Amino acid sequence: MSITSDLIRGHTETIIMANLCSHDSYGYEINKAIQEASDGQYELKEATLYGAFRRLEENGYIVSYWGDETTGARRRYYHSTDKGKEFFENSCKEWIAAKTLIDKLIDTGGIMK
Amino acid sequence: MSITSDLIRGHTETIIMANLCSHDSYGYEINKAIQEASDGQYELKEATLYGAFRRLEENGYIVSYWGDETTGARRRYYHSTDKGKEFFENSCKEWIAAKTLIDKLIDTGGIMK
DNA sequence: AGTATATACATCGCCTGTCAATGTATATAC
DNA sequence: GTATATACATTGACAGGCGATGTATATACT
Repeated sequence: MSITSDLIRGHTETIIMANLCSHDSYGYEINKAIQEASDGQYELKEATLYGAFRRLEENGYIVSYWGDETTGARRRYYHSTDKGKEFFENSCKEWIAAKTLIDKLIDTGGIMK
Repeated sequence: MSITSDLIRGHTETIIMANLCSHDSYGYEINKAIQEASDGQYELKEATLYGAFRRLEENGYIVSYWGDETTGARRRYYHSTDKGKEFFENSCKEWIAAKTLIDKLIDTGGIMK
């Protein structure tokens, strides 16, 4: 973990939804996917991860069900609802807008290029 | 204000420092500059702004002095120290890294292009 | 004279997301 | 029998952002 989590704050839910919009998954797997995709630069803390799941479910963006593993630890799978897909697409648009804006605001002084 | 401030959270200090690295300024002016640069999409709340100034000063990134206005409201000017300039340059690098990472993590599912 | 608006700084208390610490349980490898 | 990996979950503390509120000066309008 080398990326400051303060800078990812606010995108946690979007990152999780990006995973769930492509296929049902569960906490541990999503976190592994994030670690791999970031080449070990970033991972979600468990408290953050499960807290985000709770919020997403409360908002109707995801639904959960227990996997039917006959061996190993049990898994709680999450599935994105249509509302969740909409939320994700909207979050992506917001990210693009925020990214553009931050780039502009940071460049104000013309110091960085 | 149409941009969710949750997405800017964590960049407040960087945005302020971008202004102060190019020239000394004061709270009200910086906020106006942000509003203009963002075409009215974003502005800092005063409590956020002055809270950030306090932290930046506590960390030695900026120093402050009262302006010598003979008319109108008094202004507290802020000046970036060398440590502050370093902090800003480092923050810019972190932003670039975070931006790249978020783009990658959000693209995981290959849903957005 | 009174009111509204713009400029300008500042603080208090609340809310929310993150995290360290801790706990539970199953399975495999040494 | 002990360490490691898989897997889920909660609790309490902390930090940043924000609504509300307060102070003060100057200008414009009525």
